[in-house]
Amino acid sequence: MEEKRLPRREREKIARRGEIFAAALDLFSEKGYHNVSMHEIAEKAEFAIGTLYKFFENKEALYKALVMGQALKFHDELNKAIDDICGDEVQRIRNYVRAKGEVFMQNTSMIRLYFAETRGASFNIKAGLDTEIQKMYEDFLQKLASVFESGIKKKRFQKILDPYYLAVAIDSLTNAFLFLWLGNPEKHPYSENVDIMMKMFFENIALR
Amino acid sequence: MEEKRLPRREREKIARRGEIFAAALDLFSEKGYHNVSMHEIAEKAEFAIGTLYKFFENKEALYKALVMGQALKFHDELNKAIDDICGDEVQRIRNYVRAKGEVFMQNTSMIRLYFAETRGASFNIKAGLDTEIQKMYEDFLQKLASVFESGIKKKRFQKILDPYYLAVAIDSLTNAFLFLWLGNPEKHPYSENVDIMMKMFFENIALR
Amino acid sequence: MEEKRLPRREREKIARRGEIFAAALDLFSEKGYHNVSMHEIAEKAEFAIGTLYKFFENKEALYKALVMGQALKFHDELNKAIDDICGDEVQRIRNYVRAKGEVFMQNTSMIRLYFAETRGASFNIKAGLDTEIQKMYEDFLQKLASVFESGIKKKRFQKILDPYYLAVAIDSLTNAFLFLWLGNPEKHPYSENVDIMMKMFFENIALR
Amino acid sequence: MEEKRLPRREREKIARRGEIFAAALDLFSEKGYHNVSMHEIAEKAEFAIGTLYKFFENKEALYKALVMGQALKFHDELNKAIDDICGDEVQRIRNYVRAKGEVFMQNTSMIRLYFAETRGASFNIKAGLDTEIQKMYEDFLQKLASVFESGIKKKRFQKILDPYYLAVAIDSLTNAFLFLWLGNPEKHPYSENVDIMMKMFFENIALR
DNA sequence: GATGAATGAGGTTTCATTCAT
DNA sequence: AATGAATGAAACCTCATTCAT
Repeated sequence: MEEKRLPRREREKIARRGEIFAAALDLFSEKGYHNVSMHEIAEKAEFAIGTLYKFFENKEALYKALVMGQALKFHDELNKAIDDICGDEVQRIRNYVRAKGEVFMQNTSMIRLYFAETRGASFNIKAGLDTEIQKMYEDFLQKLASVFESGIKKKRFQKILDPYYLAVAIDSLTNAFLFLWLGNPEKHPYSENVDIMMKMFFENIALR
Repeated sequence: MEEKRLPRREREKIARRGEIFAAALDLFSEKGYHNVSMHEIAEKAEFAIGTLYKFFENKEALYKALVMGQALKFHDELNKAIDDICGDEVQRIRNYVRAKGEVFMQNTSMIRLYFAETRGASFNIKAGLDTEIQKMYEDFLQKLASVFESGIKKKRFQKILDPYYLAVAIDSLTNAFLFLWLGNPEKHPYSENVDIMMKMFFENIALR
Repeated sequence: MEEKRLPRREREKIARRGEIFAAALDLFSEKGYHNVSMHEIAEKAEFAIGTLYKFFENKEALYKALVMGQALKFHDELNKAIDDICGDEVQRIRNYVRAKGEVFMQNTSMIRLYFAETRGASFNIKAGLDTEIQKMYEDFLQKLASVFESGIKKKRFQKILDPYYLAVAIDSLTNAFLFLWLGNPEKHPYSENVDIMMKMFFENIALR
Repeated sequence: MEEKRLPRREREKIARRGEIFAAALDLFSEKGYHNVSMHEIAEKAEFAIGTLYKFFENKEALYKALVMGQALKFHDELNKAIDDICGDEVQRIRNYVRAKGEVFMQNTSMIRLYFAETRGASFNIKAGLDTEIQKMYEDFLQKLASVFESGIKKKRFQKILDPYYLAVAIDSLTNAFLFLWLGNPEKHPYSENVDIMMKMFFENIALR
C-alpha cells in the first residue's frame, strides 16, 4: 500500500539496496566479513564501487545494516510466532521452535551470519557493532522467559529452573539442532528431532 | 621431571613459544584473527617481528598452533573427566559438565577462540584450518554419545532420543550456561545452574 | 588513424601503462630487477603504489611485460630488416646489422635489459620468465641462419661453417661492437667498425 | 711448499674459506646473487651463519671475493696460455682459445658468474663491485690486441681492423661458442666449432 | 673462535575509500 | 546520480646482520 505511494526514485533506491544486500549476504555468509572485499560485493551486485558508498558510509555500515535487517526479519517472525495467542504456553513455544526452523531453513546463509553475531564471532568486526543485535536477542529471550513464567503461574509447568534459563535452554537446544541440520540436512532432520526433544522437555517440566 | 632433563636451550625455546602464545591468545580472543597484526603480537610478546617467524611459518600457522594447543588441553581435560570409570554413566557425565566449567572458567579467553572454531566463525580464516578441531570435537561428541548409549543398554536411561542427540543437547546446554556465566559471572553461576539443569535432564531420561 | 578511434579512456590507459613502463625501464636497466622496488617505480612514474597493481598483477608481471614489449619491438625491427627482399643475401644481413645498431643506439637502456635476458642473467628472476624471449631470440637466429643457407645454395657463400654458427657468429660480433659503443660511443663508433667487420666477414665467406 | 710452512690455524682458515667459496659458487651460479641467502650458503658450507661473517664483512664482500677469485684463476690460465712464447702469434691465439675452453668447460658454474660480471648483469649488485674485474678483462683484451698488433707488425696479418677490435671479435666469438656448448654440449662441441671458426678467421686476416 | 637466536629495516601486496568525470 | 581509476595506509613476510653465550 504505502510502498506504491513512494516516488519512483525512492522505490528504485530501495530496490538497489536490496540487490546490494543480497550480494553481500551471499558473500559474507560464505566467506566471513574480512574475506569479502567491497569490490567483490559491488561486482556481484552489478554496481560500481562508488555506488555502494552512496548507499552505505563504509563497509562496516553495510555489514551492520545487512545483519540488522536479517535480525529484524528473523526476530519479527519469532515474535509473531510466540505472540500468537491462539494457544496456550506450550503451543506458543512450539510455535516459536517451528518458526525458527522455518526461517532458518529457508535462509541458510542467514544462519551463519546470525550465529556469528550472537555467538561471539562478531568480535572479528569492530567492537560495538553487535550491541543492537545482542539487545534484540536479549529482548526475545526475555519474552520467551515470560511465556515460561506465565505457564508456571498458571501451574502448567513446574518451577524447576528460573524461566530465563528455561528460555536459554530451549534456544540453545534449537540452535544445536539447526547446526546439525545445516551440516547434513538429510541425516539430521530438524523438525523430527526437535519434536522429540520438545516432548521430552515438556514432559519433564509439565505438572501432571 | 622430564622437563628438567631438557637442555637449557630447549627449555628456553619452549618458554618463548609460550610467551608468544600467551600474547597471541589475549589478542586473538579479544579482537579476532583479522584484527590482530603480527606486529601487534610481536610487540605484546616483546619480541621482534622476525622472531615470530622463526617460531611459526606464518600468521595462520601461529593461529592454528595456538588454537590446536588450547583445544588439545581442553579436550584432554574433558576426556579425562568422562573416562573416569570410578562412577556410573550419570557420574561420568556430571564429571564432564563440571570439568568443562572448570577449564573454561579458568581460561576465559580460550572460550571465545574455541567457540569461534567449533561454531562456524572459523570461516573467517582460510578454509581447512578448522577441520582438525572439528574432528576432535566430533570425536568427543561420539564418546559422550557412547556414555549415553551404555546407560541406555544398562537400562538406566530411557531411549527417548538417539544417544548422539543427547550428547549434542547436553553439550549445547553447557555451552549456553557458560556463555551466560561469561557475560555476567555473578548473576549466572555456572555450577549451580548447570546442576539444576542436569537434575532436570536426568530425571527426565531416568528409568524409575 | 586507428588510435584516434580508441575511446579516450582506453587511450589514457595506454598512456599510463607507457609512463609506468618508461619509469620501470629506466630503473631496471640502471639497477637491475632486485634493486628496484615497486615504490621506487611508483614514485618515478608519479603514481600511487596501488595504481601499479591495477596495471600489473605483480612486480614480475610488470617486468615481464616490459621486457617482452622491448623484445617484441626490437625483434620486429630486426625481422623487418632481414625480411626486406629488395636485396640479395649480403644486403639482407647488412640491413640486419644496421637495424640492430639503430634500434639499440636509440634505446640504450633497452640494451642492458635485453642482454640480461638473452645472456643468462635472467636467472636472477624466477625461472621461466625468460623462455619466451629465448624462443624469440632463437627463432631470429634460425632466420638469420636461413639467409646464410640461401646464400650458400645460390653459391654466393662458401660453406665453411654450419649456417647456424655463421648466424651465431655475426650476432655475437654485433653484440660485442654494441657493447663497446655503449661504453664509449665516441671512441667506438658502431657503424664504422661493424662495416669493416662485415667486409672482412663477407670477403672471407664469399665465393669469388 | 710455502703452504706447508703456514701454521695449522692459517691452513685451516684457508680451507674453510675454500669450503664457503665452493658452496657460494654453486648457489650463486645456479640462482643468482639475489636469490641466494647467507643462511643458504652457511647451510651448504656446513658453517654457522656467524662464521661466514667472521670470514667476510658482508654478503657483497663474499660475492666479490668469490668472483675475483674465479676471475683471477681464469685470467691466470688465459695469460699463461697467451704468454707462452713457444709459438708465433697464431699459435698464441690458438692457445688462448683452447685454454679458455678448457677452463670454462671444467668449471661450468664459473661461466654464468663470469658472464654476469663481464656482460652487464652485475648491475644487479651494488655499483662498483665489478670495476676490478672489468679492469682485469680490459687488460686481457689489451694483451690479446697486442698479440694481433705484433702479428701485423711482423706482416703475418693484414691490418684490416684495429688490433683491439680483432681482440674483441675473437673474444666475443669464443664466448658465443661457449654459450652454445653450455646449452647443449653434445650438439655444439666447442673445440670443433671453434677450430673451424679460427681457421676462417686467420685465413681472412692472414697475409699470403 | 664458533655459534645461531634475535633483530628490524624494508620489500611486496591488498583493499577500503575518495573524487573527478 | 553513477562511475571506477587512483590512492596510500597498513598488512604480511624475508633476510642481512649482530652479539651474547
